[in-house]
Amino acid sequence: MNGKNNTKRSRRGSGAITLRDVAKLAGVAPITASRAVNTPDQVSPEVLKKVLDAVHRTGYVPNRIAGGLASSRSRLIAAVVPSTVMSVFMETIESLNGTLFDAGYQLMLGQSGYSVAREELLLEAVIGRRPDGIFLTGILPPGKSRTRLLASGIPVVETWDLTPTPIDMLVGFSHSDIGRDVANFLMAKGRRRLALVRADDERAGRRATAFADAVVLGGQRDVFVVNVGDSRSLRSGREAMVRILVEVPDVDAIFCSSDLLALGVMTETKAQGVAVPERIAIVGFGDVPFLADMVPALSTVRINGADIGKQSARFLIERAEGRPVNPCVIDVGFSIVERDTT
Amino acid sequence: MNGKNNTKRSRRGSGAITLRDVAKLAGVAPITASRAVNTPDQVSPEVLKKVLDAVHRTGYVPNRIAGGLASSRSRLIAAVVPSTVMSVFMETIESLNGTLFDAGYQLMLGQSGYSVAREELLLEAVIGRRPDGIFLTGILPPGKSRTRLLASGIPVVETWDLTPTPIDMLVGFSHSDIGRDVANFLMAKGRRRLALVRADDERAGRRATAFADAVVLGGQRDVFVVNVGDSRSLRSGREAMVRILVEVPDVDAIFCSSDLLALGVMTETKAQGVAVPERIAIVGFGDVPFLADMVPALSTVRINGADIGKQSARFLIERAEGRPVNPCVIDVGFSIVERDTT
DNA sequence: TTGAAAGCGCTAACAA
DNA sequence: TTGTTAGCGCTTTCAA
Repeated sequence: MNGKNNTKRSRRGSGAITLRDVAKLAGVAPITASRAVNTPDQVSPEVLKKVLDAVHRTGYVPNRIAGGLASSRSRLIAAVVPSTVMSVFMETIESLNGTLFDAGYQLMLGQSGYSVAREELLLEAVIGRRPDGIFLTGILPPGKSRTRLLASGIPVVETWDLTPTPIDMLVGFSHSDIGRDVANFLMAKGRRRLALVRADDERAGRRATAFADAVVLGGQRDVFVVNVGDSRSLRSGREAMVRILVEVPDVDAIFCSSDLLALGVMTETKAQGVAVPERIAIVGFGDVPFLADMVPALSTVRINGADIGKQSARFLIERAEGRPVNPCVIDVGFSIVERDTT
Repeated sequence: MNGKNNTKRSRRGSGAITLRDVAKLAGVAPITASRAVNTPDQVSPEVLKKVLDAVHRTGYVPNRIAGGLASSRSRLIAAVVPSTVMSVFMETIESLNGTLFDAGYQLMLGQSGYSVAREELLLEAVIGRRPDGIFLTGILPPGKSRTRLLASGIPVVETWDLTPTPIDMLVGFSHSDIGRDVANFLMAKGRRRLALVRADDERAGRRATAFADAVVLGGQRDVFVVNVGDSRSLRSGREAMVRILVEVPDVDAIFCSSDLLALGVMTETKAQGVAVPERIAIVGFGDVPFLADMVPALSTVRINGADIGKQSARFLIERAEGRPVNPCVIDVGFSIVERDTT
């Protein structure tokens, strides 16, 4: 008589419409309602109509959390990026997310902030969500996180790099090939005194090493290197250029570890009246969309980031649906885009 | 004798270590293990030690999906942005994500792609995941999505704009105030023939209208407007500037709806040898980080995007923890940053 | 084609 | 402080 229920205990739940409500309204069993919603062709036309009707009348939205728990398939993919602001990786994330969404998956985004400690915490949190797959920017070095990830059994795709020992799947390109090719490209253009401006991350380091090696191999003097640390800003590029101009006045080519740094280098050359490309050639990395339309247009290394996202999504989806992926390594390559600055 | 189990039915589950396994190993009840993991001070030191030990030995990672289902709290926040590549919103997303993560929440990211149809699909998918809160860039106009969102009862924060009729919470600023203030700012500098370059979105439209109104009110001639449509690229800015220079040769100030467009406008002035700011003043919108260090440095409208993210996170977390939020509207304002181009 | 029963892995409610 | 019981909302398994 109190308007409540007659059971002893009560849990509140979320209070939202559930499949049971829909089923009751349609006069069928919950499981039948479930089939009508998820696999309509397993159900008779009349029942289908009744259920869909009830769905509309109630405004029912399936609870994917519950569904995920029951089926051990969360339809959630986690992606880890170092940063999201002005980052080369966002083109990849955008196409990854788009492809996943069209296949019925959602993306969880985590920022590792270029810090190992944070990345560890993040991966722990990510694994706790039991995603159907994990997208990593870069290669995860041996360590606690790698072990945990391996133990979790969750499909993983590492990206934007190559390694003979991936955790699982891999979509990337060779950073040392880039360093070497850019050095040779510059030397073929007659450049003899090369410098390099780089951020303090491991991949940029590998490009730098290969660049330096190729230059020595090409019979030129040692590469002058400026490491700008964690600051990837245009300002760092300017500051680096100030140093270079002072310490290596005869420099005639500069390879930067990002387009933004290259833009900074260019800005400083302009400010100091140094002719580009006549006196100094500049090459960036990443091919930020708007560079092509600037004056002078920056020569750079182009990575097809959208393709990395799409291929990764494809890999992850295949695995989530239980299909094998073979081969599970893709080298998407890169290209040197020659524009005004070389 | 067959090494399997002796029950009739069997579900496989995910095969991972569960709280039951940990509890069994520690010799306590599952709920006690749960308390040891989640609320350690509700448990005696000895039990705590035993359980934590078992956790380490097994490598147990709690299944937050199951936990979320049981407690009706997913600890998931969904964010919807139009785009992620070169977008002004990413600073907001980054700080939102960071703040949420530190409080134990994860971020789900969805791209609406400036399309209503896609946004509707996206919101449906988002609601199905039962997030504890939803972050929206912009105001959701009346329609199916708004109704559904309202009906879902999920806390929502709309951002980057102001409205008298928010769905729920609101963290933003006034776009018409910006348009008006920039116009007055330019006129106060003696500019008399104003033009405007804008992308085809509703917020830019409101800035444009207020800008034009203020110019007329200031006794100047009508504003010449170039709408670049959906193309927010630097190239569009250049093309717009070509048109302006032809059609309004006496133009002396231009307000752009994004920094990237402004950069395009600047590029074209440079290409054509037009003096900035002597002959033409340029104002952008968004304050992309690297603009300050370019030459000439672009004057622009600065929005504290990181603050929007932080405040939104705070709102969402408060609501998720069941606390009331009052007031639930914040105007974060904006500022006109004067640099070399005005 | 439809349904009953049993759980996915966890936590809220209640009791001791 | 610890445990028992009963679910959260859905899907799998098995049977009809």
